[in-house]
Amino acid sequence: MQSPTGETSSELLETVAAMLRAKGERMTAPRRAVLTALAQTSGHLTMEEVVAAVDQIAPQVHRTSVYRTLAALCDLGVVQHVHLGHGATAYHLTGAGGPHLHAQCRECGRIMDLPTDLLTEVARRMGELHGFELDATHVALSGLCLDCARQVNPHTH
Amino acid sequence: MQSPTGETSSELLETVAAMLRAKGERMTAPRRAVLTALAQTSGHLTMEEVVAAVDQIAPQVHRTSVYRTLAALCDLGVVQHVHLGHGATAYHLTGAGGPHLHAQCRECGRIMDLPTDLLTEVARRMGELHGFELDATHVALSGLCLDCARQVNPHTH
DNA sequence: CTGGTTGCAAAACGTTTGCAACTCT
DNA sequence: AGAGTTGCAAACGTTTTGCAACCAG
Repeated sequence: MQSPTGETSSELLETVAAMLRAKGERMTAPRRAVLTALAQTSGHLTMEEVVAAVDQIAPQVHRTSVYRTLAALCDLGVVQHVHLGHGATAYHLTGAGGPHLHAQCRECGRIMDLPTDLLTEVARRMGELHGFELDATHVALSGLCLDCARQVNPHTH
Repeated sequence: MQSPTGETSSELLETVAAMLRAKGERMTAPRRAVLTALAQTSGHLTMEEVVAAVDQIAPQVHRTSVYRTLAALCDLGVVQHVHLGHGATAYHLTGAGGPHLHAQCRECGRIMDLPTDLLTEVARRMGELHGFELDATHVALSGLCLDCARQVNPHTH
């Protein structure tokens, strides 16, 4: 798996360790486990999925530490969260797969990645008209994926 | 389905009462209070704000009933919810201000309404390229409003 | 050694549910 | 009268916190 700077998983651990030390913080087993869990997938993990993945890697790591670790890594800027509908949040390594937008199907919950340029024109217009600086990656767009749209409204598809 | 757009508050209550009865359901004091609370503002109320507003109107109405009432009114289609970042949800009357998009400032939390046509082109492209049926009104876009952008990054504004 | 970090238990938080009493139709 | 609705209390699931033990630097 690639990190923002194109690193292998162990290079990622080393990079983040250095970033932590630079702030007087430490690289620990739980933090390694969370980073490894996130590096294992190119996608987006919910809290529950991170906990499950961490449990595979280092079963002794407590749920609480996953919460605290994700918060710490978000502060560091190494991890980002994306808000999905209905209160759910997904986490992913910053730069995993490059910057991209997210769209989630409100029926099946599936998340699809989209190129950022899909909203650059909209962002420009919002800046121009309303002075609003759009951060399009921070929230997942909502809608129906092809499969679910077929089921909800079979004849129109 | 009827839209309450353009009605006075008491016409709204009557319209919704009729819709409820048509489904074998009932217009009650808690439901009137929630509808009145939502009709009092042209904007979007979080759960907590609805509870507070209802408390002004009918103090004896229990928190639980506000939850159940909002769910019932959403089912009816009279009320819609919008997902904001960080797990928050806002509610508004379906017809209030006509259909519109939402954008929320991640610093001050302020919500601005935007015309739906801002995303129609994006919606068309997503449908064409990915078969994704975008529901742009269901989630608030995230970013920084002009005032907060100035504070975060004063020299660039 | 020393302070950041952990595991645990308990608290906090927002939401949902079971149920008897109540009320709209 | 009867089904839908309510208020309350208790249950729920998730996240946060206080604290003593621990371990990375």
